Amino acid sequence: MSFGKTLREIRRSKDKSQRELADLLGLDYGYLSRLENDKVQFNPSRDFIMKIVVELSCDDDEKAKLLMEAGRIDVDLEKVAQEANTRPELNVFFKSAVKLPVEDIIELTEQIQQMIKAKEK
Amino acid sequence: MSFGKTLREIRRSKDKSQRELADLLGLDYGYLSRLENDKVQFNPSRDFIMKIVVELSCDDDEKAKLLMEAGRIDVDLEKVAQEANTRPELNVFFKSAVKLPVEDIIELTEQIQQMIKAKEK
DNA sequence: TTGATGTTGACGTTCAATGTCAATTCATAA
DNA sequence: TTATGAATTGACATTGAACGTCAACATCAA
Repeated sequence: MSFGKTLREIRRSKDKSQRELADLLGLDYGYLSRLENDKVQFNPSRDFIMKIVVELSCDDDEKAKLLMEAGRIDVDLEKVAQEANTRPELNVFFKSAVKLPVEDIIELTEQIQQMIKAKEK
Repeated sequence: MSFGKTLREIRRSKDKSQRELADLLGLDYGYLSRLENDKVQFNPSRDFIMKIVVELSCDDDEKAKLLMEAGRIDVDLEKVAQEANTRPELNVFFKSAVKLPVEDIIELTEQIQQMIKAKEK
């Protein structure tokens, strides 16, 4: 896949023409066409993608795909990463965690939720 | 603190003048002065900071401080964040984990190390 | 009082990202 | 077969963040 193909797929699934989407975004449809055909040298920014996400009412999965294909990071995740920047232990923690498979992560998440709950008292 | 003050502190601790550092970086010292006095509208990029880190032989702590003050993210952490972009379970996991205090994170990290070790067999 | 260091005004440049317009082509339904 | 809506493409232009320069001036310690 690519950003362009992903965008096109999503746009079509919402039954919108390039012109319609361009109108919603307030820009020329020529640019959209280029994006969809990956004729633009650099992938759009996070902000640009978020505008699309809003205008097309994308769900979390579609949003994630677009961000991923463009190599951009969600604002929330960027904040998390920035926090890890200042907390060495978090830094190490994250780097280890990425290596684990889905099941393990889910298990650990539950564990964390409980830890948090326990503290609330 | 601010990026400028942090940079100045680190530079001075390495006994370098602005001119010396500017030479190492291959740029004009005027720019460095501006940076140190936070007279530059936008904080330097990660790449720029990494050049400083190299030229001043900064340790991990100094590097983290500079990146943090500039609101930039370490390359490794960015990769981790990007991976989380594509793995919803990781996304949730990270967002939960940030809430935990140091001790808990350290404990969990040990747990993860063991999980990884166990799989190596 | 000179030499090293730092500050500042006033610019200039680069590059990623965003955007435009008009000519053309493509798809398809009347 | 042709009109119409949709998409593609060449050939630009614009914006904004980041990076950078030069020279004049200021500060200060030896």
